[in-house]
Amino acid sequence: MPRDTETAPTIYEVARRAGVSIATVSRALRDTGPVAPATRAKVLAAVEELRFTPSRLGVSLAEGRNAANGIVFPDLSGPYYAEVVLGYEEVTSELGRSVIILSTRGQSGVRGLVRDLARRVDGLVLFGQTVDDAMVDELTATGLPVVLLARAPVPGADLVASENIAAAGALTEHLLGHGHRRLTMLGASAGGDIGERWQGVRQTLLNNFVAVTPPVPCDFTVDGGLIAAREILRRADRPEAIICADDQVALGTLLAAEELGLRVPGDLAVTGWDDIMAARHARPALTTVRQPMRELGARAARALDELITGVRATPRHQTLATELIVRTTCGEHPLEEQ
Amino acid sequence: MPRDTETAPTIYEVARRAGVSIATVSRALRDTGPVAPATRAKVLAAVEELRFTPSRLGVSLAEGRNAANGIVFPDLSGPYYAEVVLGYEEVTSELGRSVIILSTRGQSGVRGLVRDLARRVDGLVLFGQTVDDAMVDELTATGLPVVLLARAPVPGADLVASENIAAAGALTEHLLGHGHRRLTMLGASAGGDIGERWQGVRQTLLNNFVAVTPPVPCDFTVDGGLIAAREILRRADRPEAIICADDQVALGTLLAAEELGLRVPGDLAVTGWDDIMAARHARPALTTVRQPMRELGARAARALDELITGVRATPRHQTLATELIVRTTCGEHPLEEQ
DNA sequence: TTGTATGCGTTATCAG
DNA sequence: CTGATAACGCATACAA
Repeated sequence: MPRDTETAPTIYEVARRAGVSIATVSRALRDTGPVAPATRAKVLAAVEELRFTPSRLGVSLAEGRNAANGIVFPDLSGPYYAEVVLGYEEVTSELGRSVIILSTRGQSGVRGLVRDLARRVDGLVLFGQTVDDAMVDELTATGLPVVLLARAPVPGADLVASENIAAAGALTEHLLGHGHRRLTMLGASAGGDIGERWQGVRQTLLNNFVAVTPPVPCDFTVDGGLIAAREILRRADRPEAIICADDQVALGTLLAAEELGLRVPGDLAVTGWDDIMAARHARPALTTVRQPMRELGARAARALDELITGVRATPRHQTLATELIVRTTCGEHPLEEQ
Repeated sequence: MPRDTETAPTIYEVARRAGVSIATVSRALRDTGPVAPATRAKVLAAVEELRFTPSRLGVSLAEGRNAANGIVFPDLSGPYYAEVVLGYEEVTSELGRSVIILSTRGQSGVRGLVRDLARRVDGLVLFGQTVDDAMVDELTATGLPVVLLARAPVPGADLVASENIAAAGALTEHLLGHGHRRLTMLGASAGGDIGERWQGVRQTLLNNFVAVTPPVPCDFTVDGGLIAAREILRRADRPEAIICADDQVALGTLLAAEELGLRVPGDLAVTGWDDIMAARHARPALTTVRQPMRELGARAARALDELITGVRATPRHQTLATELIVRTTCGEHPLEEQ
């Protein structure tokens, strides 16, 4: 006896079993037209017995849409990206669409991977520096709705980002207020978020007639921060404050200071960016700038949906507010001890 | 003049433009049969001019597969889940398949969502307590390859999990070695990972003739740990050591101890589980058990691929080793100061 | 209220 | 080496 071929039942089998046509089955299942109560009952019974579920492929092919959105990000590691993806998934899922993720951790064949992804979704979120402008153009030229997330803008695509320049300015002012004068930024990047943060820092230093030294590059990881900070802090003219490009770099810097016997904030002030979980639990707790990470993902999801459904046709830029979280790595706060 | 209908070119248009049949186009593109060099050149030229990319829907329909795998997890928040998903995405992507994620944060319609997901993938990873056994049975009964991740086993499905019982025993022994006798576990759950951890703790206490008190339940978050620990630590007979179900709970416990002026590890020992980033950076640094989170995801991905490709047909269980990470919240280590 | 027939975009088989 | 053509599974005008 031949084994059950394990093939999922099709709408045809349901129709035959219920003694109706496939059109009626479809109507009964989707409430998309009149169906006599008795007929509907027969159909539902057949569906039940056969454990029928419509083939996604068939549905998509007929509907002309994938009912899925994509998101491509540089690397899921690190709490920052994960949180954003979470916010994105939550909203997209609510809107009745699946989410397909693609992580391009410095791979080579990114273009191909993104092209593939583009063909299985109705819209795409491009997060950070994952694909270059030319590729973005190629995608938008297709007519595919695209929203950029925390990335340099490209004409024809939506953009969701969080505010960097003003926040970096506020952060710098705060450090200056503590009396620090030799400030160094750790972590450098020409464009994007990091570039904007530097811009804010730099302008504020200039405005206050404080010496500006170029930001020092490093990997945006704990180890990257540790290694670079070790180097910087060993110098005779080590800075009084290190403004780190993100929290992970700041955590590494804290480790380096500890290694070298430097007290924070006594001997050295340190600040981060993002407010990841570890920032709160580090001791001293990290002064940082909180980004609304989930909200970033959620906004991107909603913006994309607007583009897909056609509620809106013209690209829009959104900037989300950030918040300075003053903890203890930036200096003593005698009055308002928290 | 009517707007360009923005419709992606099909294989038919390529064929017409190249002056050949669609079969030839397909063969030329996929190297799936003989094509004269001259013909191939014509086809490729047409493809280039039209910027043709095969429709994923069409390909999948014809191939009879989705070239996508799914993963459903309880909540992307928290570093633990995110890391696992990362490992999963990395391997799955390497294997040439897309990954579709679904987060079931205590939603109601999970069954429907999972059913939907099941129809767009070739295989599914079920992570943690996201779907009940009945649903797992339903899925496997379909013939869909399923691998369970960090979850109670179900006949007919693969299982990838990390070792809990022995590690919990080792952790407990370590605490006993520090002289602690009044131990309490914070965070309770009947089955799954947490249940196994309690099992290991309990057995070790019994073996050492140390009093056993039931684990106290709490939310598996920082706040959950904070609130529950506050309660426990205010009691007259507060424990000497709190074994937390995971790192987030432990971080909350650390916060509670700080609030109450308790020194760790002087007045209280605390341990976590997972070794998330914040565990290393907390001060005192958290003694914990490291789970190979990325590896968990990677293994699940590979196991699923075996099932899908048919390399292996019978279910298999894999248990990954964990590692006790001794830092400073468990007690003084006079000799080997790290 | 129901059924028929067509289209959706490929792949692959089988003749030429 | 190339071309017709049959699936694949569904939704939906249109007819009845």
